[in-house]
Amino acid sequence: MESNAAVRVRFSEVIFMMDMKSVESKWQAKWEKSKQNVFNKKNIDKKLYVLEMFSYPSGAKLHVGHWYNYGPTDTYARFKRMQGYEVFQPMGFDAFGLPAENYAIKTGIHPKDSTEKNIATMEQQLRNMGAMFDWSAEIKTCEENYYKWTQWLFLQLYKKGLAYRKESLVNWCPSCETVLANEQVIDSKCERCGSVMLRKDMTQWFLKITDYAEELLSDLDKIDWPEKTKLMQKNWIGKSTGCEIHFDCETGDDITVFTTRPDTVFGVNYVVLAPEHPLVDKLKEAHPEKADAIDQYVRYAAEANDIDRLSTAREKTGVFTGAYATHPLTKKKVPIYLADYVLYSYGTGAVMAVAAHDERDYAFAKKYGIPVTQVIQKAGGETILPYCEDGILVNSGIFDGLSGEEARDAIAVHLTKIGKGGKKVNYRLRDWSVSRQRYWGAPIPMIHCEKCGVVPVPEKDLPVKLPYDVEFRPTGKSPLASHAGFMKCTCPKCGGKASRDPDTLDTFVCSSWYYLRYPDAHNDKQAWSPELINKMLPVDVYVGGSEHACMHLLYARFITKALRDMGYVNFDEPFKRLVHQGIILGPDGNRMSKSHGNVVSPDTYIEEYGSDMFRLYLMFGFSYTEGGPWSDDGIKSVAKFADRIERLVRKSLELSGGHSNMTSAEKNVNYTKHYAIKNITRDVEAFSFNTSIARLMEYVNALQKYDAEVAEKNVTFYKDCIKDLIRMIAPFIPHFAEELWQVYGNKNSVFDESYPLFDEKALVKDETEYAVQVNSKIKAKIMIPEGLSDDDIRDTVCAYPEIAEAIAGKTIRKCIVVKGRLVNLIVG
RNA sequence: GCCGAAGUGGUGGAAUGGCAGACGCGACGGACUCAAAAUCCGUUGGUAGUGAUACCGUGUGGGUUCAAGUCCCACCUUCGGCACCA
Repeated sequence: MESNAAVRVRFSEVIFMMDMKSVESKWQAKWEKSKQNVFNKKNIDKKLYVLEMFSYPSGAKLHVGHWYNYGPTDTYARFKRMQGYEVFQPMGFDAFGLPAENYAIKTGIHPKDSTEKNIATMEQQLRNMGAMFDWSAEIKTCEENYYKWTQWLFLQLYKKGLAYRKESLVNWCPSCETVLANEQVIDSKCERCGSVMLRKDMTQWFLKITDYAEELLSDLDKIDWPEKTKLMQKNWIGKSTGCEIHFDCETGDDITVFTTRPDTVFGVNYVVLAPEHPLVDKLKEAHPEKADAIDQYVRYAAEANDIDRLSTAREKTGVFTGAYATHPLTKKKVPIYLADYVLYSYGTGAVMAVAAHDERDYAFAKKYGIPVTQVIQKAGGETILPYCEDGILVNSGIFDGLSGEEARDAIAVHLTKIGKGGKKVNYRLRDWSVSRQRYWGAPIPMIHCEKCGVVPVPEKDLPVKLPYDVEFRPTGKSPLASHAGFMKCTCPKCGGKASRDPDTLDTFVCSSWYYLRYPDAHNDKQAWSPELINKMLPVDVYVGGSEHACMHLLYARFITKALRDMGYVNFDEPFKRLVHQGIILGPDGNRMSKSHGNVVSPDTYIEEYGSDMFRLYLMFGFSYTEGGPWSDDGIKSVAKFADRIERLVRKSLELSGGHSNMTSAEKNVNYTKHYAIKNITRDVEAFSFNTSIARLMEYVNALQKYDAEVAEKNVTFYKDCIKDLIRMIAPFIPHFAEELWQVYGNKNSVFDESYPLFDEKALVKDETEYAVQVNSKIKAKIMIPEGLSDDDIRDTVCAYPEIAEAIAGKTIRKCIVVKGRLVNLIVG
């Protein structure tokens, strides 16, 4: 940032009476000592669980993103505290994971050492932020007393049948040398390092999130989350309602296909199997003359990487197997093809192809010279093939003439009757793959015994400790596999020789339940006390980035529901309300990154202005949920604002005197105050910090004007106003306000004060300015006394010279009065 | 390709269908000062006019309404998500 030097010179000219640095550290120490941010279980009936997504302990210091997440949310939490809630706002570290291990591979520094060091630095920075974090409940997921319970969670899932092992094609990142879950693959690339993913056949642990697909979808209606996020989850779950249809294969096997368009079933021209489909081998046996071609195609499909394979622009390829299937309704023979545009992992891995009414099937049929049979006609128009919309059925036997919707139902019913299929729901969501071939994670608490097979580690033997002395340089195998001391164990069932599972759990497993641990973070008998947790949860407000919409936020919902079904918790959803902060971009409008060279560090600003001013600017300069490009134009202005408050406060202290009646000057200040309180109360609740601060500024402006203009100040009134001002700014600039609160002679903490309440009566004015329109055009602004009827208001404005002139000689056809705002006279 | 969100002064951003541009930044003018900084007081959407004022203005084009930044339709641009899901 080349402007820094200039900025420094310019800004150092702002004179602070208050030395923010020492004021901040003073209050941080006092708050820590008085334990005022430690949750008091006695007040559990007034609890408010405010949670920010915990952070990954990276080597870099806190960045603007952390600040933007934690600073404003702390303001929300402090505000709620002043409203009388017992706020629980914990903080911790998502400490396992790939970056620490990759860093270790590069530098040789052990992940445990670098992680601990990073945590120490970040903890200090987080403390310096001056947020109300309850450090007594801190969690680090890499510590034994935490991952012991992560392993316990895995065992419970296993007992319940929600954790299982299977061989399957998985996403393999060649650079990170591990498997990733579908959610962690973005555009066929690794979420972390950007490498193009490969597909690999491996035996892996999976969590059965698909068992909860329907509930994860339907319960979205119950939670107060951004609609955008709910929609993303909805699409990710991808429910589609259709039909399963059985085709008899000439080998005597059944080919089941899934379709959302059973109304097109009479138009089936061929059947397609995914190249990985288990029936392929049998078809080869039945048609040895095609075996070579089939093998060649299967190999071709297997070698294509995901980017190529998933590209819609790619030309359709496939191979005829030589075999035929029998259409369940027409009894005609249709050819069976293999083609990789059919995915083995979705539905049944087989598709009925209707060339006339599906773009992909149409393109494939044209290429391979397969006939096209039209069975849907566009209602009242010419049908151009492929026609993929709904229409009227033709060439469909007894179903001719039905609409798409009628036909889908009728054909499904018919298929059920003749035993050839029926209605079926499919989800796009896949089970969550959780095995990672990496070192820095929670070991999977499973044992492989030659005699007994897979055996869970008994709960009493937890945790399965992660050894320190491990060669973590990648070999394509799990690093733990080559640690003899770790791997060697005895089978808990038969006592024979056995070995441990060498893989570790996806770190998203660790973060899928951490919010449950915070309230009972030191419990060494159980993961949590159900009695306590059922009172503390769900989290009332959860704040974090939207990039977790289909990962962490979905996993956490799943785990909560699974735990509920096992009886460990009694609520359905972990996060009642969710708020996403926006993203602060670099000054150039791009995402901040080292490669863009546009990273803005909070440190320079905090050094100059203190953490209060930095947080105040983050709240004032951006719309919270939008974010935007960084610019430091406004940071000076918020510092100036605070400076003005301080001068006002100190000056008012010097006043002495009594009080007199409220004149219009006092009434005006009072109005501005109550207007501010009313709006701040509403806006902070909505995380609309910028408008809240605007109201504070208006109030300060009003006080300053009062101070400057009124010679005989109503001192009692004025000092009360100043005291309220300090209370009002407290959640926004906590150290600063606490200091002023003491300067004003108070002994208690300002955060033990109540946030001022507004009085509707103070907001009632004697008269209000109305915009008066004639035929919807503004002609005048007129002060109208309170309490007039609509008719009186009309008469009042009509008597006004400007209005009288504008309506002279015309008749009033209509008069619209919007109370407190506007009058519209329609004349003609 | 599909789904979603957004587009407002020089600028960050405000506006339960009811006075567009709150509150700031910047700019301009003034007070204070030997001078500057800081501070304080004004002005500040555009065009025309000395002026009161008039007209035009929320991406573009239509529409609904007494009244549209806000609702509806079409389009353009940007961003986010999904992407051969049958």
